[in-house]
Order: sequence, then C-alpha cells, then structure tokens
Amino acid sequence: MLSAELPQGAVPKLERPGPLRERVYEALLELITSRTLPPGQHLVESELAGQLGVSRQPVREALQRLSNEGWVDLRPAQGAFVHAPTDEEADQLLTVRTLLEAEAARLAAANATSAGIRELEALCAVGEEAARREDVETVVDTNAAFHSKVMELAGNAVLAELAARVDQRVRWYYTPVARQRGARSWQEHRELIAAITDRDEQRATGVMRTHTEHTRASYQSHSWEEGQG
Amino acid sequence: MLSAELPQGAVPKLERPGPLRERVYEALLELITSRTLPPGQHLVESELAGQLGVSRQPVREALQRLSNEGWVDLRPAQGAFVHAPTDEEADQLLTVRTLLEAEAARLAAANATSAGIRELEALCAVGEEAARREDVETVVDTNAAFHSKVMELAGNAVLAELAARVDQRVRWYYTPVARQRGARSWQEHRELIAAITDRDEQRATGVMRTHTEHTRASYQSHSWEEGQG
DNA sequence: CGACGGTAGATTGTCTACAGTATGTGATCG
DNA sequence: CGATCACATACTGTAGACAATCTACCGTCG
Repeated sequence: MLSAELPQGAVPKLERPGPLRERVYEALLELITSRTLPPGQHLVESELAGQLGVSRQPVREALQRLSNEGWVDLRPAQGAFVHAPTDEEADQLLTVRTLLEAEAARLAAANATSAGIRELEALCAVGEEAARREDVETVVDTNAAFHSKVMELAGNAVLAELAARVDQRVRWYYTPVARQRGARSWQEHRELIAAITDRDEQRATGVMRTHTEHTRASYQSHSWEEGQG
Repeated sequence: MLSAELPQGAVPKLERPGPLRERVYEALLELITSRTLPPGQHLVESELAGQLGVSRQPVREALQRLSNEGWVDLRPAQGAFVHAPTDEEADQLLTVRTLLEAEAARLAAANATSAGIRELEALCAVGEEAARREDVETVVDTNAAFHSKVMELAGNAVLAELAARVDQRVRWYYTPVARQRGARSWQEHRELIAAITDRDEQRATGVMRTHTEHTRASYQSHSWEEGQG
C-alpha cells in the first residue's frame, strides 16, 4: 500500500532509453515506410549498425522482427531485403483489412459506451473541418484516429493488434498514391456512428464494409494511374 | 537452362540443417504447446542454450520471435516468460478465429476448383471413418487438414497466415480440454462442402460460422468443467 | 517489530571475434 | 570466342566475453 495516493499519470515515467533493438526497429520501420529504403533494397547489417552507431546484434534482432511482420524478406546466408509486395498480395491485404474493420464496427455497435460514441463524433468533427481546410495531414491522422477509436470501442485486443499490423502494411503499400477522399469519407463515418448508436450490428458491419471498399477503389484507381508511369 | 530436365521433386533437397534459430524456435514452440513448459514459466536463456547445446544468441532470437507471435512475454532486463492467457484473451482469439474461418469459407465458395472440392470430400471421408473408429488423433489431424484445405482454396495467403497463427494459439489454450465433437462436426463439414460446391458465399459463411461457434461452445463447456478443479 | 539501506547473486543487453557460405570475377581450356 | 573452374570477397551465422540492471536477502536503524 502506498503512503500517499498519487494522482493518475502524475509520475513522468522518466524516459527510459529502452532496449536498443526497439529503437533500431522503429528507426528502420520509419525508413521503410517513408520509402527512404525502397522495396528490394538490400539491407546490410554492418552498414546499418555503423550508420545507427550500434553493434550488429541489435540490428539483427530488429531485422528479424521486421521479417516476422512482413516488412523485409530474410534470405538465408544472404541477408535482408525490403519486401516488395506484389499486386496480388496488396489486394489480399485489403481484403483482410476490410474484414477486420467490418468486424470491429460490429463489435463496436455491440459494446460502445455513449462516452465512446461522443469521442467518435468529436473526431469526426475535427476530420470534417480539416477536410474543408484541405489540410491533408490532419485529415489522414484524424482518419487513422477514428478507425483506431472504433477498434478500441470494439474491445477486442487480439483483433486490434492484427488490424493495426494489416493497416500499417496497407498504408505503406499505397502511400505513393497520396489519396484523399475528401468529404464523402466523413459522411460515411457519420453513418457508421449512427449505426453504432442504434446498436445495429448488421448495419454497422455493412457501412464499414462499404466504406473500406470505397477506400479500396480509391486506392486502386490511383494505383492504376501511377502504374502507367 | 539446365542440361537435363529433372523430374519434379527428384532432388532430395539434401536436408539442410537450416538456421539454428529456426530449429530452436520449433523446439521451444513444441515444448510450450505440449505444456512441458507451463504458462508463467521463466525461460532463462543460458539454461535453454545449455540444454539445446547451442549458444545464447540463437535462443535469444527464437525467444523474440515467440514473443512477437504471442507465445511468450518478454519483460525487459528480466527475461522471457511463457505467456499465460486470460479467459478474456482466449475468448477474443476464438472470436477472431471464427471471423477468419468464415471469410475463408466465403472465399473458398467463390474460388474453389472442382478438384479442390474433391479433396475436401476425401478428407471428410477420412475424418468420418476415424470418428467411427474413435481414433482421436486422426480425427484431430484430419480436422486441421480440412480447415487448412478450405483456407488454401480461399486463395488468400495473408488471410491464411493470420488464421494459422490464431488457430495454433487457440488450440494451445484449449488443449487441456481434450475435446471431441464426434460425428456432428463432420456433418457440418459436409454442409460446408455443399455450400462451396453451390458457390453460395452467404451460406458457406454462415455454415462455417455456426460450425466454429459450436466448436467454441464445446471448448468453453469443457473449460468450465476444468475450471472447477 | 517494521521500514530502510546495502550488498550479493543472477540474468539480460551489448559488443567483439571467428567460422561457414553464397556471390562475383578472372583466368584457363576447349 | 564461349564455357567452366578456381579464387577472392563480402556477408551472414554463431560463439564467447564484458558491462549494466534487476531481484532477493540480510543487517541495521528508528
């Protein structure tokens, strides 16, 4: 028992450096998602180690984690290569994403609290406002936050983790197409909130499915345009 | 170009030992799923290294992969502990499993070839026969093969990989309850085959959903009995 | 008698060194 | 001139060693 009850979050947690492999992992993931390291790039352990100022071991461990999560391919006795997704794989990822998001919407309809719904509405307002200002960065961030919130309201941590991984991969593959679906997307978000508020699992699933399929269509049409170059 | 066309599979692939971390990973996974290493067990790198006759490094790498896949918890500067799932987590895993299997059934209905359907029927026959003989091991293996085949026919590698991971975790958590749903389960498999043959995605989804939910109910009722001890 | 501080043991995190293997290049032979 | 073989190179795979950190126990003080 503590002698004094501390206010929640009062302790600054005093920034621990944390394991090196973690920081290396994050650094490499940033380099990959930002396309500084393009798909197919050969990643040499000693080079990365030198550039990051650490030994090879943390780099190895980070690379293996990246391999497990599908960011790099680890060919035996040859090294790590940034994964180059095929169109087929990208399509499969989108299918799975749709599936997971739709289920999250269903569970959110079943479990969401009214406080959670208010948070969704708040995010929606922010997103709509940013869309009006054509503030792309805020739109993208808020969109991610909205979907993340729906996932949180679903209350299924396993589902959330899978979805997070799949989402990040999808975003990576389609980042070259700087998509922007404007106001229509947020209108669909509003419909989703309505379905969740009504506790209508079927409708929530359907709305989310339609929504992510629209996003898919948007992605792929842009992808085709890019593909011509 | 090769001077002589070799018959497919004629080359024995001359058993490569493969990376040590891989073999260590498989060994540890076997020890965990077989409950030789019980949940909560503290895994000490140097001990495992000694017992397996290798250095600490391959053990470390295997442990980190196991951590990424949810088999062990890796507490910083303290070591690895076999993951101890909560009832809530197990339930969430079952939910996700149902979702993934149902989608696989839908895709299989959309994409299965008639050859694939015949393979499903063959597996079904084997399973039914084993069920009659009350050959539990064969029943379990064939059941896994059946679901794996459905997943293969779905033709979505991303989905298949996620499902494989989730399935293995589910089986691990519920292995203490040696379940056995007998003939009823195979009847449901037959219904699934019929739906796939008819290319009826809706029905295939529904049948698989019902099927896995039955399995869930079976699991949980046994789990409750166990829980009394 | 309870709480605090110090010390010892053990374990992880990281670095360096060595061995094994695949790749690319150049010389040699048909 | 083309193909093949041998060599050199570079990188990964593994092992061993050192430093940092956490846990547990014990003695001491209030």
